Amino acid sequence: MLDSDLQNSIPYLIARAGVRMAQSFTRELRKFDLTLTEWRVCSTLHHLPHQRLSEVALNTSTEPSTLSRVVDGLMQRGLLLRDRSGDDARALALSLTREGVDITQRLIPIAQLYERVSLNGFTLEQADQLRQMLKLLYDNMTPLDHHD
Amino acid sequence: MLDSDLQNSIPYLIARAGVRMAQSFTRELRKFDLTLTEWRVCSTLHHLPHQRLSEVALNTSTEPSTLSRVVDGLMQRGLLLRDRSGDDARALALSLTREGVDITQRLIPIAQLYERVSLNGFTLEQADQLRQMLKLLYDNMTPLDHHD
DNA sequence: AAAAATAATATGCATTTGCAACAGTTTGTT
DNA sequence: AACAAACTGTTGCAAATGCATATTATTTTT
Repeated sequence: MLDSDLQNSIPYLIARAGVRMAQSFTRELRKFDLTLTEWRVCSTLHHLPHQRLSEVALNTSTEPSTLSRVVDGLMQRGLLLRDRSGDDARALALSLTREGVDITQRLIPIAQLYERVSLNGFTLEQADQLRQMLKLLYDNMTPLDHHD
Repeated sequence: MLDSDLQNSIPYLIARAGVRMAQSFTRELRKFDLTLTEWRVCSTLHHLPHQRLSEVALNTSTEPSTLSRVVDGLMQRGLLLRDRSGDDARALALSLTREGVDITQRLIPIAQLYERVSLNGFTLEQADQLRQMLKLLYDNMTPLDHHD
C-alpha cells in the first residue's frame, strides 16, 4: 500500500518524466555540441539578456559553481559575452553573442518538437493545466529548498 | 513570442520542478548517507523484489553502467543482495536485505511529506490528473528515446 | 579612512555519471 | 555440434557536477 504510493508519487513521476525528457534532448544537443545545462543557459539568456550569474543560476536550477565553469566554456566558444555590470561592479552581465543567438534559434524548433511530442493526446486546456500545476508545484517546493 | 514559449515550455517546467524536488530530497537523503539514485533503487526494489539490473535501470531511468556501480555500493553496505537468477546465468536477481528494507521504510514518511508539500493547494482530483498527465507524458517520450 | 562584514564569482577536490569497449551467456541457424 | 548474433552486466575513461573554500569587489562600521 505504501509501496504503490511510492511508484505513483509525484516526486517519482516527475523525476521519471524529467529524466527521460532530459536524456532524449541531451542526445539532440550533442549534434550541436551542447550540454543540457549549456542549452538552459543559452535559453534563458535568449529570453532575457544581461542577467548576472546568480540570476542565471536561479533560472536554470544550476549551482553557481557549476555555472561559473559552464559560462567560461560558452564564452571561450564565442557564444557568450561576460561583462561586468554597471550598477554593481561585482556582478557579471551575461548575454549571448550573435553566434549564441544563432545556435539558440536553430534549437528552438527542436525544443518545440519535443514539446509537441510530449503533449501528444493532451487537449490545449490540459496542457495549460499541466503548466499551471508545474509552476505551482515548483513554488510549493520553495520552503523545502533549504540552503543551510 | 518563441521566447516566452521556451520559459513556458513543458520540458523547461518539468526539468525545473524535477531538479528542485531532486535537490531538496537529495539533501534529506544525505542524513541517511544515500544518493538519490540509490534511493530510487531501494524504492523500486522495495516495491518489487528480485528484479534484474536491466529492469531496475528501466524503472529508475538510470544507465545500466551507472547502476552496476550503485548496486555494487549498496551491496557492500549490506543493503542489497545480488544473486544470479536461476533461469538465466547472465541476469542478476536484486533484492533488499533486511537492513535495506528498514532504511527504505524509514524514508517513506519523508518522501510522503515531500509529496504533500509539493501538492499544497491541489485538490485530490487535480493531483490525480497530474499523475495521469505525467504518466502519459512519459509514455509519449518513448519514441524519442532513441538508443542508437 | 581603515577595518570588518557582506556579496558575487571562481577554484580545488571528490563524487557521480555516461559512453564506449569488453567478457560471459544464451539463442538461433546451418 | 559449431558458429554467429543478440543479450546481460561490468569496467576504463573522461566529462560534469556539488560542496567547501578561496578570491576579488563592495558596503558598512568605527
